[in-house]
Amino acid sequence: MSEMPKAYDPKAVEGAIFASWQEGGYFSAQIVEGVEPYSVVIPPPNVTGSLHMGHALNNTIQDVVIRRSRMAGRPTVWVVGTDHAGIATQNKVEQKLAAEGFSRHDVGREAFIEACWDWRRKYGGTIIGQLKAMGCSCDYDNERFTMDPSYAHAVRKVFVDWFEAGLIYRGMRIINWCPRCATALSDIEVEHEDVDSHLWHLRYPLKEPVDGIDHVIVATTRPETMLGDTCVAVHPDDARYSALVGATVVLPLMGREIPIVADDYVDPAFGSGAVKVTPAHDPNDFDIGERHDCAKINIMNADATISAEGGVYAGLDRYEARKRVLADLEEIGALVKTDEHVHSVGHCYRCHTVIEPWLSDQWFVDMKPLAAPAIEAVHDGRVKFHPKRWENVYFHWMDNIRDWCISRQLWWGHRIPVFYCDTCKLAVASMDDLIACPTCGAAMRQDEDVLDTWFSSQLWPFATLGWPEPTPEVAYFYPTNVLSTARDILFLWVARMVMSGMYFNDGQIPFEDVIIHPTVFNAEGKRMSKSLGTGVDPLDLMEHYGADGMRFGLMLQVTGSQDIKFAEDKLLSSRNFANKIWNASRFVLMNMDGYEPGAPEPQTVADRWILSRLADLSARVDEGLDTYEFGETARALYDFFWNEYCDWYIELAKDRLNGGDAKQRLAVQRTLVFVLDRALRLLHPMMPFVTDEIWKNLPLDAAETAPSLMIAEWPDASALAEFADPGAEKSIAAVQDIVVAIRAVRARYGVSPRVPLDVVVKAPEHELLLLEGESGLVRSLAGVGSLTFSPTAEKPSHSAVAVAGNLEIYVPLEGLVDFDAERERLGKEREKAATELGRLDKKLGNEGFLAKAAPEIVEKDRARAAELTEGIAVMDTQLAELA
RNA sequence: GGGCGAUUAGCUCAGGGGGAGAGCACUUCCUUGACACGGAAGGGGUCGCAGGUUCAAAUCCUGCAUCGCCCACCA
Repeated sequence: MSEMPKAYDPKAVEGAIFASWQEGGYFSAQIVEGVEPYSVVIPPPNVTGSLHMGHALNNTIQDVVIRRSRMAGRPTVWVVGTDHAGIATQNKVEQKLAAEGFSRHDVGREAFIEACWDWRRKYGGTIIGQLKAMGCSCDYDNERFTMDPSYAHAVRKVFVDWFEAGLIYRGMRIINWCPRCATALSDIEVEHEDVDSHLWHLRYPLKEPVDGIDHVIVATTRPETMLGDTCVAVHPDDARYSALVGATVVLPLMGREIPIVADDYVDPAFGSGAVKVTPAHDPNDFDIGERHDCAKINIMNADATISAEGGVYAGLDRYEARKRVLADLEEIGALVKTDEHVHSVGHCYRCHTVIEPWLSDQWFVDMKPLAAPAIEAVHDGRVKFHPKRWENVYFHWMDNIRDWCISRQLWWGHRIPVFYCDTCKLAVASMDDLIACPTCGAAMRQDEDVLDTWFSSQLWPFATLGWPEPTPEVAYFYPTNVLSTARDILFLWVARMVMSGMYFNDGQIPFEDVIIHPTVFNAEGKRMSKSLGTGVDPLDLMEHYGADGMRFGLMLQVTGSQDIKFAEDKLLSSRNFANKIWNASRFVLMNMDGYEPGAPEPQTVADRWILSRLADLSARVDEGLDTYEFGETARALYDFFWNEYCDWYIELAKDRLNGGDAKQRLAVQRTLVFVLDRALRLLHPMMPFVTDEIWKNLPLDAAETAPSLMIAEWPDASALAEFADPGAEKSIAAVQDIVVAIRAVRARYGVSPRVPLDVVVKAPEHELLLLEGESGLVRSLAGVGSLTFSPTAEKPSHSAVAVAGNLEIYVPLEGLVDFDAERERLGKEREKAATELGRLDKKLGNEGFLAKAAPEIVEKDRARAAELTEGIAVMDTQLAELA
């Protein structure tokens, strides 16, 4: 193993390592009865998708919890697969057809669906391949797709069950219509944006004047809809209009006679206090129309052109119609005022076309009965959100939940399993395709529409495990443990999984912990966008920093409350960290001559110190991963490995490795190997490639080893806790203080590390024993020739001086010392200490503090004050000598 | 209209009642047999503003300002 290259090259090892995991079959989970399983379902990426930063972050999080659980010995499965993504995929395939000069209607439904399957066969594997490049340890042998036959069976079963339970119904409602996608959308598939527009005030004449009033002014943001107005509404208590209620208005341009009605919905303070009502084109107007039995005239076609109901405007696009209507109203003097007005306009979440509220016959799910138990499950803590505050967002939505429009006028998707008999008007949902009407025997036809993609996605945690068949996988792995996702699909997906999961699994929740991870923005804090070119491609990042570098760099940026303004420098640090791990390991492996595997037998304070620090790390990693604090955990790993293991322990170990004492050499080798081994295990979930590549070369005891680090045992923090050693930590802290102080003297006077220094340390009697025991460490780390400890040491002439706590450190430097500079520096240091001491003295002289503060705080402050007092005395002595 | 989050070193961010931290950037020195993707030593912050609670506030509370996000039938 002396052949390790000087630098870690991710590209040279990642492919082979991944292949070894695959060959080992480590990705699949075995059911072990009596052992608690662990399962996660991946949020299925769209088949049309490719990996973006959100995926990179989310899938790293999932891989971390999955790998850790697998190492901890739990039968662990990470279910992977893709979503057929109805609208998104259909759009892609339509674009492809359009490039060839066809529409989907030209090729027909069957051929179009086949083209979608072709697309899926061709591109569906892209993102799966990218997950592999990241090192994600999914169960690739059992990849799922939301259009698999077994999955389709589950979708159909859900529809039929809910239909038969009366939870799915058909209704003529105002829905959100995307004229470009030519389909209905649910309310949460609409993205609202404020746009600068106008509020147009229109004069509607009365058929006959009432009390001398011959018109009413209405205000609207969508004047073209006036073509479909069927009444005008005013507030019942609005004195301005009370005489007009019941009167008749003649609709301008159309000549239709419509009534003035009184309705509570109207806000008298807004606009003119009179509302034009277009029941077929606005959900509020729809309700008003229902209450007053007004006609619902649909003036718009599916492509957002004006329909035949729109008279002379028929055939015009909606925006062209708006211009023409306004022009014509102006011409007849009916446009009385135009105000600037900002209002919110809905856009399609797939193509960003402006949504048209449109009267249409669609399928809906009655959500209230499904929501109740799902709300309860979060209230009683069966489902927990991380961070917890997302519960409130969930509750707010669930408490105000509205029925879900699930039918889509698309071809790519799960076709609605409802069959109609045109003869006897039977409409029935069925698990089997119905050819003949069970009532009258006439031919039946199936509903043309497909289901909302999210209707099938909501079944992901159990349909992927084989539901509705009573499979061993459902019994064993459901409920899953963790669901990690971006916040933007909290309603679209997460809430619905809780509802359907509980409904179809005897009230059992689909997952216990929901991680809402931060959103990744670009460095400017803007949403990453492929079309705007403001995104960063994870594949490029892996190219530059390696998969481990990208993963760890992302983990460093995860915090509980903040979104991520993507900081690429963290990936650079992480790549460097991988290299650091590589080289530290290289050093250990190059120093294995004479090594015999075995448990660590700490011989020195340094050994006890690093083992104690390892125990602390292990506990903190467990704690951090248990609470999904990935950033903190990554930092703990980084600091331990780099600062403690590399910068100090390896340096402390070198003398004993190179000395002639075989016993000492073996002891230090064992500690080096043991700590490296445990650290690699703890690092593995975040940096799977570099850790496994190194680990397979560690000379471990047979009982400790495994075919791959991926399936090696997770460190047991409670066992490691036996190494906790506060005494050793204190000793090494003292060593570090002295070493740093001496190095600072070197740096100050430009003394090369190769020039040995003679150092005298004046220390209190009671600390001499401890310090002398570690003098070897100080000598080698600070490049000291002779090191003398004494309680009564005199400062040698021509010495630089340093203070570490209550220790005076003299470094004789003939001819080098700038006494003026020394005096100035010491003076500053003294001033700093005096300021702090002043603050402490004030505190310690405060009766309230002494009476009310926790005793250990008072004690700590007293100790600190004593330390500072000693230190200041030391500095005063030195300053006197320098004078 | 309602709600949530943020404001700490030049930049990106941790921390969360009792000694201001990291990474990157910056300064100086060091190519010593793990690593220059490195080592050593440094400089740099009245923790957004104003009140309050407390023996003690960067940390808790209130208000304000700025930025960002979500929800809402905002003619």
